[in-house]
Amino acid sequence: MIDIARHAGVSKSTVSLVLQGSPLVKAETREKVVAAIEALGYVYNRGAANLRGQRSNIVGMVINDLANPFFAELAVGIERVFHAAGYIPFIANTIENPKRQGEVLRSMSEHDIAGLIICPARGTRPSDIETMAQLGVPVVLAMRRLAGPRYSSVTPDNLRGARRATEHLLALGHRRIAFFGGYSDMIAQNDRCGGYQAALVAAGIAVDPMLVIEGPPNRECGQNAIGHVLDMAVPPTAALCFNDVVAFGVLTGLERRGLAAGRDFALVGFDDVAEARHTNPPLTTVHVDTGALGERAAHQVLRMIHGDARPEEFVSDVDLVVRASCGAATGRLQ
Amino acid sequence: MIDIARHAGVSKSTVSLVLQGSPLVKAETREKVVAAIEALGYVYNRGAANLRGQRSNIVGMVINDLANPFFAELAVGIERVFHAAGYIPFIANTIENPKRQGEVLRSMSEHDIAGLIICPARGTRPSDIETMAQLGVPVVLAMRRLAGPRYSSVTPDNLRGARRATEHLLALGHRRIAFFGGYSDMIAQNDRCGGYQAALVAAGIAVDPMLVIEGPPNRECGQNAIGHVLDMAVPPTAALCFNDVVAFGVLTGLERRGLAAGRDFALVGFDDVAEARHTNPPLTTVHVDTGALGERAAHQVLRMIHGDARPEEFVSDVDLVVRASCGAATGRLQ
DNA sequence: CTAGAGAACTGGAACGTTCCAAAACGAGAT
DNA sequence: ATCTCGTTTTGGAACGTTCCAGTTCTCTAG
Repeated sequence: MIDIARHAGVSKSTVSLVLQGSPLVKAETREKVVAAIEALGYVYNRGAANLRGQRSNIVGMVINDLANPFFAELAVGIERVFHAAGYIPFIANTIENPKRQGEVLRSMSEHDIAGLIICPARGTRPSDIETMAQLGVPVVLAMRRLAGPRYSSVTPDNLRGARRATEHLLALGHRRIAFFGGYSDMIAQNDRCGGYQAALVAAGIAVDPMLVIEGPPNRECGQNAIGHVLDMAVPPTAALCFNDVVAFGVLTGLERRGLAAGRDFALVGFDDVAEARHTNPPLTTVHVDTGALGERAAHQVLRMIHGDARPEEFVSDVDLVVRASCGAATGRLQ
Repeated sequence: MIDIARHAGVSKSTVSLVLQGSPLVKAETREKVVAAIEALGYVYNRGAANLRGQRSNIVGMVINDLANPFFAELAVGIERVFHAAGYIPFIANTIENPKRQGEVLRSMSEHDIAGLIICPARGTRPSDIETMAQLGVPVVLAMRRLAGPRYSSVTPDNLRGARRATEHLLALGHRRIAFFGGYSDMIAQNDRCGGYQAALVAAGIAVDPMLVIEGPPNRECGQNAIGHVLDMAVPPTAALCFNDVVAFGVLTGLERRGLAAGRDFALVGFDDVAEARHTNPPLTTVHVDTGALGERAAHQVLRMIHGDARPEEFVSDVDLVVRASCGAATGRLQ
């Protein structure tokens, strides 16, 4: 910067002013400086600026499973608005590992991030997040709320979505309906499973705990769950899955046994990732406007960065989209 | 840091030594310092350290389409090895927009990244990348090579994969085979389309340029392409797609017309994303070990960061995985 | 008891910015 | 000419580290 000051015949302070687009500098001077910048191939050091200015344009994005298309879509939405606002995100994929999550959180705070969006890994203690908040970093929780102090959050309406999906299965005549995936110590699972149970109870059906199969929200879990359940004395005829990826696993498990969803078993997912419409058969699922949810989360941290500290718990509307995996299209079940 | 020095009764230099894990400090002193750090809730400022130390633990990861599960899987692989090596990645999703890409590249260089992995957006000029390299940032190109100076790169064996896939289609008896997706100004498309053409030529079939439908590598393109091609006087009976996502679009397009892949049209994808096995029908595609490719890319930049500047062009092996969309399983086509 | 050699520490400059207080400039009014 | 006031410009301290060149310990050997 001193070099370019010399080259333009001004002081480094003036260069700084130009760089910040200050209106205090005369147009003519500005041009000289810009020319010098151009000529010398100067590149701004934002790290140094952060250090002195005590502010940063880095934000953190910590995702628990980036290989799940749902979270990838969420990340895309988040990145879109951050980029537009001049912020640049760190990314970390915690793969549901609180230890790994702790490491990245520490690393991000060492870099003095201006804000943080986090889908907490399973087993995250509120204190892990609290540490960040205490440092003055605006935090918004995505997809998974946390017990304890009020944080900003964005979530789909898990309870309502699961309830509608279950009602649909009930309307198709199913009485023994299972719930696959997620763990009861995850709030999202509580909400989705809660919606499922509420619908059962409202229909006068007792909840059978044997039919709630917990597991990680991935393909493998779905595949195991369907196998397990089909070996029961009185197997269920339908299942709601914690998310689409679990449902994809169920599809594989069914196929391995020569069975097909929609014909031999009614299957419903949750999230409506882009691939859900192409599965075999196409997956009935609860539609979530994932990209918009991500954008909303980013806007929340932006708002908080700009000084509005009020937490906001945003719950987005959801819709059941009926395709073939539930058997409704073919009408062949019951 | 001065605070903690005071609290531990040492100088800030000693604190710095402790923080860096230097062996020069006596165990006893170290303990006092660590205790002070603990007590005061101090958090290290890596930005300041970078400034003084002229090195950084931030790397850049610029992806052209993060919503494509293929690139998400790639990103996961990259992030995995960077995290393990103590680096933390910026992420940017360029959505094939060179202007956006230019912006993020500039932003990343302002943050003095230690290395860069980039899947260049379509229309990237070599000079855009050269700017980074000139700044001394180790660059590795992922999935898409670039004309001009030798950069490190990781790519699947596009030519061979496409050739094998096309040969498979030929073996099933198809003579009019289309190629969907990608643009001829993308090297990856050249390679894949080149493999396709090579197979045709080897089989004594003239390449019909009408059957090569260019377009963005996304679902929409596939949907449009199949519609377009089915309206021809003599439509093709099979197609190889630039990637799986394009093939997913074709699946939708086929479905819209009441047709099914594997029965009415032979379809092959490229990449073998996780969802390909669950599509309706399951997609025959060229398997790429995506996560490993990402890891390889990250290892390359790590190697270059550590001073080994030799560029390495890594081409990973691929495999055709035959499922139902090509009609091989049912044998119903021809 | 002291010289010498390590081992363990330390002060201050430097990294590239921003910010503040103050200085220099320019133009109109006296 | 001089004063005043608004517009531009500027020097230097500060941000939180690292690194270098010493300095001060501590111990061993003579």
